[in-house]
Amino acid sequence: MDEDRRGKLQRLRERGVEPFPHAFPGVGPISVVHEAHAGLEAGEDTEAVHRVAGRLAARRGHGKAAFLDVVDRSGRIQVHARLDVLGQDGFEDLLGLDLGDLVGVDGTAFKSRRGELSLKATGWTLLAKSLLPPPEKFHGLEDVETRYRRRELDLMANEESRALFILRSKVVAAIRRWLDARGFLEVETPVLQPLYGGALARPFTTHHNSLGRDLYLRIATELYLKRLIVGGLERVYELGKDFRNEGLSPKHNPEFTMLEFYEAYADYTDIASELEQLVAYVATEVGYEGEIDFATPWRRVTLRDAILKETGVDVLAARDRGSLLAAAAGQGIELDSTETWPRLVDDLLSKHVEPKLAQPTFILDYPVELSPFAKAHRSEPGLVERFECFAGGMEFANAFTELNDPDEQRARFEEQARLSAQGEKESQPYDEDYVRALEQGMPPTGGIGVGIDRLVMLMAGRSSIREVVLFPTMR
RNA sequence: GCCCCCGUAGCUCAGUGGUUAGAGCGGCGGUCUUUUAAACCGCGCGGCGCGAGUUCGAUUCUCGCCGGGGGCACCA
Repeated sequence: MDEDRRGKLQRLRERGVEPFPHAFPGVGPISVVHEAHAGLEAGEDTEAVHRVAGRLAARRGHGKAAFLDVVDRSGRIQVHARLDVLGQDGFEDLLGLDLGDLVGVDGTAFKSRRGELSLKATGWTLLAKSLLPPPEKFHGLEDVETRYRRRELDLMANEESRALFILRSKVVAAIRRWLDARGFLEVETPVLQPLYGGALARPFTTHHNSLGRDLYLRIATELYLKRLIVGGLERVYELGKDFRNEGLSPKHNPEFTMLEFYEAYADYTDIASELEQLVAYVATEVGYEGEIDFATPWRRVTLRDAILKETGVDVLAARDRGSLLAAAAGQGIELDSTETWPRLVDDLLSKHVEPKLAQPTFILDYPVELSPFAKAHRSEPGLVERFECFAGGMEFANAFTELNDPDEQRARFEEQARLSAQGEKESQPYDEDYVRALEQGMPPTGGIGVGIDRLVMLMAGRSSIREVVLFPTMR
């Protein structure tokens, strides 16, 4: 079969036809052709000339005429080819194309008897020969492995996939518009870091040859961004990849896209209202019509109340491992008795609360042990001013009033070092550069991290992160 | 890392311990100047993921490996 296509390629060249021309100027999107003739009656002709280009997706021959479907990013259009218009050579060569070939077509718009908007081809050009057969035209490409590993085939075969990644692009563009309009500066901080930090996760390690030194791929942008707040940039954001050395799951890809933004003189309540406005704006901009109600304001509930409601356990009335294990057992909940108190609280949250949070919900006020960079709560001892935001049974954002007291930050790092000594793998390494920056004086600041892949999952109604990442990490 | 499931034509799939493994789409040839999963006629384009074993005989049974999916663990 490849030989058929290569044979055609060779014959084209022998006849002086360039199978891979350099350009095709003047192409318009297929969607524009549809929009321009939306009101046309079946059987009606026009003089309107259009030039489109795309992949040949289907062909229906009728002897001295034929219908060809051409697909571009914006849609699909039918081309009507006629022997009497194109001439013997032009007509036969057009029918000799293979499905998957890239073609440019000039033609006039008309609506067929069956009411399909079409272009009556007056001329055409081969724009690139395809040497491999495309996926099947009716069922499309369904094999999951091929769809992920060879995304180009998925994109050409499955319109939903194309639409999804166009949606993703719109989500990201809308986020930038929203932040830019509010005076946030987009910045770029190091991906390769001598010390990782800003999240509780294990990093990937790499090596710089001429420096002779190991470096880490960042697990978060947090600490560098706050140094920019110290520097007086006041409102900054970074939208980019973080890398965490952890397993794959429907909600986790080892490299993922994170938005973090920081705002001087704001606290976590300001950030919460900004997040709900941002996401509501994005939902509107991309035309979201799913089951999640992004209309503001979103539900707000404290971590204590959320866990209490779902499990009957009051984590603030059981502030050590023993009493929390006992309280959970009293409610018939089995917990891992080897875990630390903050881990147990996290367990209760992620197993018993998170799955139930279908509609957007802020969970507020976390134990300090879980949050080494969040500022102590102004009225609740032992807690910090932090929220995580959930929707679709999944966390997609994490924010706090930033800790800006350098001495307390130093103490938090020391506590993390203590946990690390106890075998906690995801603790924070001590970052002296960061503490020193805080000593320079950081204004009161609110900050947040938003998982963009997860936000796209919500907007697209997908349950797997691999569906919304173009080239997901494969086993 | 663990558990379960899957791996047949370019694509979507069916199938059997036994003579030359099937269908649709795609491809090739033919009829057909408004069809649309076009239709109709003709042609199968594959040693059934890889390796070993059981068996007279394996695509089909067993084991291992590779690849994938789902779940768990990990993780936010």
